Amino acid sequence: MPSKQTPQRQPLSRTAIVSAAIDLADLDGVQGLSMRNLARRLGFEVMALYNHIANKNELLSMMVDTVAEQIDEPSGVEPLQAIRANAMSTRAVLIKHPWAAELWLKHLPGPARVAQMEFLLRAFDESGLSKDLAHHGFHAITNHVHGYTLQEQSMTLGSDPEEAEDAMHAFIASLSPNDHSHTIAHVHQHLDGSTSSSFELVLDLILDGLVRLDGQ
Amino acid sequence: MPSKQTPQRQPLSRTAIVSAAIDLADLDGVQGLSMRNLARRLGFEVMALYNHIANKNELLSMMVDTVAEQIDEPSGVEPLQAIRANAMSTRAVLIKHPWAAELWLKHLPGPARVAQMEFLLRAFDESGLSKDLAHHGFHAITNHVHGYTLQEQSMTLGSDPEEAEDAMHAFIASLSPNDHSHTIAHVHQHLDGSTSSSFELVLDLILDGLVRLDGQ
DNA sequence: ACCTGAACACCGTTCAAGT
DNA sequence: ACCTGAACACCGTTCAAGT
Repeated sequence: MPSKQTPQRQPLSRTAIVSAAIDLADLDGVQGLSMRNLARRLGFEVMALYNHIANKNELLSMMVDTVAEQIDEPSGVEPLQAIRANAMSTRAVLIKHPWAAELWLKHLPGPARVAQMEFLLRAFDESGLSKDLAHHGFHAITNHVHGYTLQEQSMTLGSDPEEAEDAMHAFIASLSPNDHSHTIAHVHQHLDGSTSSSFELVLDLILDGLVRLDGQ
Repeated sequence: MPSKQTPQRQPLSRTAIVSAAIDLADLDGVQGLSMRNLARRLGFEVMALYNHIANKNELLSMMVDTVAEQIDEPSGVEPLQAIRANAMSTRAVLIKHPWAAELWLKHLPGPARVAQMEFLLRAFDESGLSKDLAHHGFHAITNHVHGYTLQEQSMTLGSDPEEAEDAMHAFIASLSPNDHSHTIAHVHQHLDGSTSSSFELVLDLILDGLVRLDGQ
């Protein structure tokens, strides 16, 4: 009888490889993803992968772009509402795949990301903002979405929320109360959960600021 | 006569190691920095390093914190001006050491970064903004500084400005003009240099937005 | 106390060989 | 056309040995 060592052995293909890589990164983080690792999970030897993809870099690019396909492009709403909803959806996708925000930065956009860029830039174009403000607004919004999510994730890097809370307690315990009272108070605000969602507040602050600047 | 193979052989120390590592990262990027690499440059064998630092992770943390020591903490100005100047100085340091922004995210703050946090949080505290807005403002500003710089650097990853420009031309050449007219126009705005410095504009937009929200 | 050298357990990838 | 196996040139780090 054939051995049942390999959990699955679908025929190899670009999409099968990318999809398995995404699963693996969701489980172990992107640093737990090696070519040998991935091949084993698929039931093949390492070098079999190279018949379908050029190298690991290409694989990582495809992973981000595949994940970007999930981003909503809401239609039938005001441009500023479309921008806001698209930003929220991008953020949701980046949270769902915590490895994606970092790779998004390091890799050139593929088709799905280009489509998302085009959607967002069109919404800005139709928003009535001046050309210059639309340009800056695009960067302000994308920077906020990606920067905020990245910063947030870096604090809980590869750990459950419970571990993250312990890390915060350990961090403030290491500070001298005299010299660092504001920092300690700030971290306590996080632990108390007293601060509402900063992300949406700043998102709206930027959107409102753009509209106001344009009115001047 | 003793061979002069090793360019320098100062006695090894934590500071000497960190300083050499920073030089090496400035030259080749952080991915061109290996322990073997670094040891060779210092004129020692790899394992000599481990008498002074625990592991590579600790080294990277020390590198970021050393660089953070260069950030200005202006005194004798209005809190909002201090915040603005500190943000500009942080950005300047991150541009001077292009590898630092990424490591800043991935490593816990050391003494210098804690001092910078404390400075910024104190300025927000003294700014007259409400406690809640001060908290959100701190995140909005730091996210903008780091997110914007990171995004900017990712486009020119390890290449001179000239290569970066070629890459942008290649990128728009790969797009179908019909489906991606807004994206193409956006990239052209970058190439024309017609867009003024987005960084300061959005920085002020956020600061002004915070003040206005507080006034309501 | 500090440095060295061999070794271990990993990487991504090339290349020749199989079917 | 696709898969395999051995090999290469790297990693970070452990551990025993030297001074």
